[in-house]
Amino acid sequence: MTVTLADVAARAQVSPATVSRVLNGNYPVAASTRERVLKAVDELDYVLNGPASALAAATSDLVGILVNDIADPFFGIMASAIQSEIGGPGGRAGGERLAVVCNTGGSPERELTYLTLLQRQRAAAVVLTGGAVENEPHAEAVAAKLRKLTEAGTRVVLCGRAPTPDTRAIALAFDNRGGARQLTEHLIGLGHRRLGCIAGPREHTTTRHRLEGHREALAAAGVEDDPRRTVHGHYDRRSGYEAALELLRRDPDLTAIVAANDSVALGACAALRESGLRVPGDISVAGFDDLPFSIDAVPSLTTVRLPLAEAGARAGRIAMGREEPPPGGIATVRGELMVRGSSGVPRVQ
Amino acid sequence: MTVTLADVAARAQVSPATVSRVLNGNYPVAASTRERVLKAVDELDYVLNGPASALAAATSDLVGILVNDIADPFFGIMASAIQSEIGGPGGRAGGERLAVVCNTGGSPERELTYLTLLQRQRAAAVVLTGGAVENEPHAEAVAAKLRKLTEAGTRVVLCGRAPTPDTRAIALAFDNRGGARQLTEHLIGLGHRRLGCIAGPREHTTTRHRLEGHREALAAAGVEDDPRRTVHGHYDRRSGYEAALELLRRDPDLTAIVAANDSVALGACAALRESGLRVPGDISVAGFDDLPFSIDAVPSLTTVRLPLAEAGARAGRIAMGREEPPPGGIATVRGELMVRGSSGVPRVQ
DNA sequence: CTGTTAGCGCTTTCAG
DNA sequence: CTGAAAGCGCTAACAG
Repeated sequence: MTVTLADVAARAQVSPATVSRVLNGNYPVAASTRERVLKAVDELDYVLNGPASALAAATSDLVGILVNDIADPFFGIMASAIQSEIGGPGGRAGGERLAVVCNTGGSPERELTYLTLLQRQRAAAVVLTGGAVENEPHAEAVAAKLRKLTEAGTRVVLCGRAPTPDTRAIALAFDNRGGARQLTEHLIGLGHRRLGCIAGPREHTTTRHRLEGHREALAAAGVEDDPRRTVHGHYDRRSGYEAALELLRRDPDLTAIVAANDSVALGACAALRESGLRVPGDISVAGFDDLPFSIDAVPSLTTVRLPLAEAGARAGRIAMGREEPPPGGIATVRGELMVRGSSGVPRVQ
Repeated sequence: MTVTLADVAARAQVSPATVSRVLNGNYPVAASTRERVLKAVDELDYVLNGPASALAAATSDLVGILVNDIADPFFGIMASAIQSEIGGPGGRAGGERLAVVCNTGGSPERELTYLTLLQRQRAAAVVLTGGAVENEPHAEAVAAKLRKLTEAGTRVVLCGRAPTPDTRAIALAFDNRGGARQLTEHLIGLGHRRLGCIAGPREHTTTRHRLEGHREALAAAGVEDDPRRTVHGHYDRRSGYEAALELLRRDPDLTAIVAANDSVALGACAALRESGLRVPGDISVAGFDDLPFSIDAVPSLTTVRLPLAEAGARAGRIAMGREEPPPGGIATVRGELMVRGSSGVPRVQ
């Protein structure tokens, strides 16, 4: 019923091996033969059987991309960039590789499950994006799995995630600490001394690094770091909205808020506005990431731009072996402070 | 080197067939035997070979999701919802299915390429999201490919895309025409008579339907439809920015602009603001889709909410055969007019 | 440059 | 409920 490579071979009057060679283009074949084969392929409307060739070749054309949440542009932008680099020549069977996007929802269990599934598929490479949960048993389990994957020949790249020790994984880590520090320094430079902080979820590398940067800046400027001015939440708008209200309840005299990311910052802005406060007149707000919508916010958001697309593209190239990994297997990707309308000098108390 | 099912069988002292049955859980196996097998699997740290089982079973655990641009939340939200429904019980080998996300960039050629690649992988199902390019040769080529896929046992579902004739594909189509009509009616009801329209790319089903809805509303109200008040662009912020400027150049007395989608609307708002116009004081603006950031825009965006997540989830369930397809294989998903701050009565001329 | 020959690792009748 | 055996469709040496 379904046409196989043998059918093509019969029609082109060559051996199956020759057809395979033509299709994979990784072996010299006479032009005339190639043409005959291609013609037969076309006439028979033949489509290679992926699983069969993956089995025989012991490797597939699949590349796994692990993300927390593909609906979040932070991950969507990276996934898109990775995808754009995994196609092209160099691979098997025409060089087209498929991206398997796995939504972990930030759960280490699901992360592990997906890694196993990708291992099962004999994925050519796996890219893990975004921060990781800092939880010993799970972190070790993930590291062990990554080790297994690399041993099996799957290239593993971390994009925007802190390096995993004892793993051959290449890491492109965002400088979350440095970015957060710059951001808070900017606010302190403006004159702010009562800064609220809406941090991300606990036990998360990104959260911890951004928080550390924030605190470094406070400490360096001799500004008191009242723990009551920090609230933890998720990386979404709603968390920002609620956390801003909570922060205001705890200290109505806050003059600035740094948020876990841009979505959180926008949620916070909404809460502040509804509380009758003007941004930045009454209170400054800053985000992180510089997602596309942040520049269109009113006022436009002061934030730290992370080169998501560039990092994703690079991760994709490294995953495909088309770019040299950074020395030591680890590169730090810096963010850039974007000072915009949502931050200003504090109101006079 | 790599442990196979035969190794597990040897260690558990059963036949390979039994191990396979335990792993796939689709056949009765004595509890004690199952336990022994599972123990061996665990001890050997065995991972099934996906390609091998796909080859033998003639079907894989992959589900293709075609999107224009995964970095755009419009697609990210649908992809995420589809993904969340394709896992769970019912499938082979533990029921975990992987989502292969394919970024077509709106190109029919890439769409076709990806469909072939998915066919090659023997994908269990394919979901095509978003509008399609209306271009005869390509439309027919895609339809032919979809027919091939369904014939080969791949379930094909269209999510947010107009039905393809002569195809067994199930379609969940957004009522773009009706939504656009409602939106324009809302503006006309407010008193607007000089409406600009920033439409999406030409030769695109979504663009055409939204434009038709807009024109129906104009015609029904007896408002002149000056072709110079319509500009085509892409579905992104930048297009909105530039198109708004162009529209203003052509007719500075416009009192409202309906945009192709929310991103375009936000870009338009930015352009208007920079031109010294206030929204909605001087000019009203409306979007389409109601993406998460639209409610946080200032002013918040009047738009048509499309139930992206719900539609995606349903498409995912139908793709997995876990939900009955709609009667006739086609369902229309309606949008809901969300009247917010960006639309108001026109200024007195 | 091309053909022959073995498998790749799993599923699935068909017996028992 | 379990085992034996026959492929699934392709690739990769190895010869020629």
